Formats: sequence, C-alpha cells, structure tokens
Amino acid sequence: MIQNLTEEYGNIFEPELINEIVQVGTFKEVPEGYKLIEIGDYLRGMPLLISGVIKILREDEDGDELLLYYLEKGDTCSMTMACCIGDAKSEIRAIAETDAKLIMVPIQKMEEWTTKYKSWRNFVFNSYHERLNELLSTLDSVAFQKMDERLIGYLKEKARVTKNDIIHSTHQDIAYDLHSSRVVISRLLKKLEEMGKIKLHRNYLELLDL
Amino acid sequence: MIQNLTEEYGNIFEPELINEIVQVGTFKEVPEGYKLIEIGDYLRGMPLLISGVIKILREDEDGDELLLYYLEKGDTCSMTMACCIGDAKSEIRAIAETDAKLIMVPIQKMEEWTTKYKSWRNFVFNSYHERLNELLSTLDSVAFQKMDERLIGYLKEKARVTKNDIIHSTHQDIAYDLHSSRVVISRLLKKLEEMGKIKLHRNYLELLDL
DNA sequence: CCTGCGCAGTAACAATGGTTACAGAAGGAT
DNA sequence: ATCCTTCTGTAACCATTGTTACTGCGCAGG
Repeated sequence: MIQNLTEEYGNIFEPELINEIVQVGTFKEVPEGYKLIEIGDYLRGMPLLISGVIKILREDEDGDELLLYYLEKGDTCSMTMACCIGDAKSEIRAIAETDAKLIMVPIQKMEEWTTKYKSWRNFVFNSYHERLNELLSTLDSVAFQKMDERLIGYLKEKARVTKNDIIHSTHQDIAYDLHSSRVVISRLLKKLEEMGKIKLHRNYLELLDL
Repeated sequence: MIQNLTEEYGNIFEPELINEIVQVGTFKEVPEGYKLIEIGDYLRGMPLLISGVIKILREDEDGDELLLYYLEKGDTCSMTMACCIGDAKSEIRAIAETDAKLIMVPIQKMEEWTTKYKSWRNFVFNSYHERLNELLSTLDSVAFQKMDERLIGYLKEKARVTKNDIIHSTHQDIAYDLHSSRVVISRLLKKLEEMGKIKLHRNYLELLDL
C-alpha cells in the first residue's frame, strides 16, 4: 500500500499525510465488474484511486440509471460524500470498469486533514472542481444532444479510459449506461457500422473511425 | 455593506473574516432581470448572496439553455470558479430572478482564506456539496422525468424561491428555462389548467393546487 | 381611435426514441 | 449433437416532444 500511495500521490501529498493515510486507510484490490460501494460502506469512506477505472452511476427510485463519469487513477470522488449528506431518495453506484486498486479513507479524517494539510485541501477542492465539470458535461449531453451523438461520445470516452478501441459491452450494457433501450442502441450502432465508423461483433465492438 | 454582511453571515464567519471581506469585496445591488455575471467579470469573483434570488443557467454553443438552480440568500456559487477553470466551450449565465444584494469577492482571496479561516473552508465545502446535489437533481429531472413532471417541478420551485404563487413568466420564458419550446409548454400548461392545478393569465399564471 | 407587437391557443405534421414481438445466430453445457 | 441461454437484427407500432403555421387577443404608443 505504501509504495502504491507514494507512486501515485507522493508528489502531491506531504510525507506526514501519506503516513496518516497509511495508518487509517484500507487498501482494496477489486476486479472488473465489482460493485464497489455498498450503501452501507457509503458514509464511511472516500476512495483514492491508485489504478484502474471506476464508473459512477446515478440511479433513481425506479432503478433507472445513467452513467455520470469515470474515475481514473489519481482521482477521488468527493461526490460520494456530497450525496449521502443530501436526501437519499436517489443513489450513486460505483462499479469497477477495469480491475482497480484503491484506498478507502474514513470520512471522519476529512475535516481534520483539510485543516492540517494544505495539499489535502487542494486535492479535495480540485476533486470538486473536476466532478462539477464532469457533471456539467454529462448534463450537457443529456439535455442538448440526441441519442446518436451521445452514443458516439460514450464510445469515445469508454475507449479513452480503457485505452482500448475494442469495447467489450453488449448493446444492453450500453443502453443501461445511457438510460436508453437495447433496441434503440442496436439501431444506432447498426447505422454507425453502415457509416464505417465501427465494426460490430457478438459481445464486443471495434471503433474504426469515430 | 458591513451590516448586511453581519446580518447574513455574522453567525458563521469570524469577525476578522468579515473584516477582510469588507476590505476587498464589492457590494452590488442588482434589479430583477439583471444579467449578473459577464464573461469578463467571471474569473474575478465569487458572489456572496445577501438577499434576493439569482438563477444559474447553463448555455451551450448553439445558445440553447437550461436552468440549473437558484441561489438564495446565504448561498454562494462555487461553480462560477469551477467552470471558468474548465474548458470554455459552454458557459454559465447568472440572472437576477428578483432584486438582489450581493458581495463579489475576488477569487484570489480564496486560497488565502481557505488556509486562514476554518469558517470559510466549511462555507466553501458546504457550497460545493449543495451545488453538487442541486446539479444531481437537475440531472435527474432532465434524464428521468417527462416534460409534464419537469414543468410541475419547475413551477413549484419557482414559487418556492420567489415566495409567490403568482408566476410572472411567459410561456416562452418557461420554455427557455426547461430547454423546450413555447408550443409544448403552452400545451402542457393548458392541460394543467384543465386539471384545475393552475390558472392561466396573460404574462403570468397562478398556482392553485400543485 | 387605430396600429402594431408580443403573447397565447390550436391544428397538423415530423422526428425521435421507446416498446413489443419475433427470428435467428453464437456459444456454452451436457 | 442437442439443448439452452444470451445476444443481435428487424419490423411495426406508439408516445412524447418539437416544428411550422396561422389565428385572435390585449395592451401600449402614436
């Protein structure tokens, strides 16, 4: 844990802070597809991502869901706190998009560390900035774009975070993330294939020229 | 300015911080409909709202817009900072929904004060929490609700912040805020009137039983 | 008083996306 | 091989929302 932390965060956190994190943090290694944060764990921690990609989803009371954004290494998710403080009528889910390593930090340390460590303060502020901006992009795409544009954006972003132009998702998976339906996604993907932008296969697809 | 500040913020900020704010802040009194934040002003300040209501809108490159949320007294908008730091392909607009009083604080003080004053730190963190939650609600409504539900939510929220069941908006105004079209809004409002939930008039409408 | 403009009502139509239903292909398990 | 499940393709249809076009009303300014 210590070497992982130092590698990823050594240049931004003071050594004493690194030490404190090692004291109270829990190291977790999670496989792809792992549902990271249970409602129970929720209030207890703030994740510091060491490697891999975590996707953060919004879920409403009917089980409808929508991809908010991906967390990559070096990211944290201040939102996990923001949400549980607010009303709990709808929820956030976090799922490992790839195998991932992370450290959970108990939320009680937040206030202490923001007082004590400038680097932590900046880190948390930056995290908020980034999450806000990502939320705004997501909102833009839902509010202003049509499904075909959203789909293209989704495929590009997914290829970017996984560093792979082969996307291992079924049409149904994509439909869930975009809060659409399987038939609609199949229809649009077919069009993209006809335009030569992608190549479809069973259980995965290839980006060619997006 | 000092008495306004003390009334609204005296119980949460230390006296020394209040003093500092008085030194560097600019007091502004703006009328309803005033476009608060120009792109030029943008980077320079963070608003502390003393009284009144400010609405915050998202705008994309084509001029489409969408109401994000309202700021009320005691609120600030950490997002104004978050946005200008990010890519500027789309923008935030802020318009006075009612007459409002506020203090603009230069953004350069942010870092200094977050180090120096615990109350300021907490204030800014709380603001982030609130904005994140409001953004999530907005996203929920855009992603998961149909236009009729969104319209009802909009009318209720607007009545709440203005403390008035008479809403002085044209159908076109409402359409802009919800990123819809005038005809669609007229249609839905008519239905609400037929259901006895509202009463329509020229240039304004009355909430009866929403 | 008349005129013009902004606002609201309405109809007809288009486009987008969601739903249902069914068929067939791929691949794994036995 | 056979069976079964999952995934994909496709058609037909529906609901919601957006668009265009035209009407008439009310109010302000000349």
